[in-house]
Amino acid sequence: MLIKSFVTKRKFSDLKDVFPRKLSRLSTLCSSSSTIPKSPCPPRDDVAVIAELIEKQHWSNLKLHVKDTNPNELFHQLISSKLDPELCLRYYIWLANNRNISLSLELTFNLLHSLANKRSDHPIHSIFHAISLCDNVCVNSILADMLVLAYANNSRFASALEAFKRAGYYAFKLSALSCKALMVALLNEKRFADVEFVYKEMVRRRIQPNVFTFNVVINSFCKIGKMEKAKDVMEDMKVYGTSPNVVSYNTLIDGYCKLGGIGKMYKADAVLKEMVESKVSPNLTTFNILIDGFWKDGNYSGSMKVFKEMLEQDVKPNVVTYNSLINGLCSGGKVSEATCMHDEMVSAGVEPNLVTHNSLINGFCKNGMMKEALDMFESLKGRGIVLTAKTYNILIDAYCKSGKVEDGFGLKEEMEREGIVANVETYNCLIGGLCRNGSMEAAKKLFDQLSGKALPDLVTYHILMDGYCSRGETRKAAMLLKEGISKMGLKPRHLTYNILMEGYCKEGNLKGAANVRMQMEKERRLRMNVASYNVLLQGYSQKGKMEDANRLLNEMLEKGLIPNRITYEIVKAEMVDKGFVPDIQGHLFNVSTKS
DNA sequence: TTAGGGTTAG
Repeated sequence: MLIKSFVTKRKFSDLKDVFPRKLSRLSTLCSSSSTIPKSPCPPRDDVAVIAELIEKQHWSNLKLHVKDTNPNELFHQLISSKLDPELCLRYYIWLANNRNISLSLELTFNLLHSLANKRSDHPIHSIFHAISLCDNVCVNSILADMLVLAYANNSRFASALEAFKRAGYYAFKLSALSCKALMVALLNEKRFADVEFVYKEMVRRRIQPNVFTFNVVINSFCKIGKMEKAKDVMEDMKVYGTSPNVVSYNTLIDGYCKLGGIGKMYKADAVLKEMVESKVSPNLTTFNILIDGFWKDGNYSGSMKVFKEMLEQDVKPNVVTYNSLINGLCSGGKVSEATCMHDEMVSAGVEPNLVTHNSLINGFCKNGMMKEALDMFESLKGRGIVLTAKTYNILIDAYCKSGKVEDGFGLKEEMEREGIVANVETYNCLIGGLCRNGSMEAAKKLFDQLSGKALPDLVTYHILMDGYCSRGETRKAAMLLKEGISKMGLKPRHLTYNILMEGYCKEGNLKGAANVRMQMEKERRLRMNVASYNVLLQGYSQKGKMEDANRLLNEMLEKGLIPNRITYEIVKAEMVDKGFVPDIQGHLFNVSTKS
């Protein structure tokens, strides 16, 4: 399919059909240097001559020079001779404008791919300027669209977004396919606000979204817990005459499952009902999401109910299903049942994978069954199964948590002998072990050794800070954080400041804790969350300052924060006074308000 | 094309 056919028809509806097939194929090929079969190259000096003519814009000379050459072939040669892609673009536009020649889609894609990969100061600006020189809006739109797609598929989300914005300024119409690719790239980078921006822009620019586009937007809202907005998008779909499909519903159900708070599974279940009412059948993924959601909500019998339901509906469980069930059992301390589930999975013909084994090893470790964990570990090695750092980290952490830090180091050496690189997580486990043993000097020494492939991350800082705090050296922890921010560009989170506040509270230094709060709210513009309030409430109540604690509790409620079980345990009398009561499962309810 | 599972901080 040639660009020319789009140009003559001027029908964008055609793009919708052609782009997905053509471009997705091309974009997978675009990582290799060229998709065009090799043809004899012109002499180097000839390319140089042509390049000079383009650069100096001696178009009439150029016209004479290339009059006997096939334009597609010549263009391919220019592109593969590593000529500046912006010169190639200039030539491309000249062909389109002055000679009415449109090059093949594949060559166009190659050009845009080179442009998208070129790193210079104002590439997108200049590319759009060059594109706009051509007065055919239809061609321009296709070029802009391919550019956005090329950037997005190359994970260059910032450039893709800029190209998307510029396309808007120039009123070039983009396809839903490229917008979806852009939103996926943004989602992968956790740029949720940008996904929303692109979605709103699509509506404004009247780009007809499809079910895939909507699903990406729904996913984006679900990932940040904005469930109301996710549901609004489901409604938008209907307005556009598109019906939510099984992926839309699964995404929404998963969003509720991962939401946290009371009644989330009830809401997930409600979506399931709505899904069935809309005649969309739940599939394997739906059941897997629910099984995982229930046990993470502490409701293993809920998981089993879903499992039975899926068997009744003749949906075959896969390795993910069994892994979730095994995890649920292990986390509830039912390790022998987890082992049975493993056997059941094998007899059902589902092959356990490394996740299954890691889950079981972790289950053994967390339930004081170190021997069983090591037996399974050895049997995996004996069967020639390739282990990863994760398996080793589980065991190293178990050793460190049981005070056997030396054995942890032994295992680290073993993994390195096996050619598996110890990563930050490995070091985090070991540093944590040393801190718990009270060997702060050794912990700091190991921390200082981190460099190159295993740089300390925020977790490493948290562990070491926690170590200092629990020894009454919160000032040292604060200094460490300060250093981390300036040297490593560390981005502290709530937990970071909560560790410091807790440290000061334990030392009885409430003023120090209050200063950390100020720092948190000022420097990072982080608002106090429930965990932060819990830390301060603990500090005040331990000092017997119940009036202050009560004031803090009121402040928290005024902000609309919902106290949790920990809050209840710290300031029970005050909470009861405000009408809070826990139910049998420990969820809090406020009997004095209707909500 | 879009959705689901395991370790480390708390």
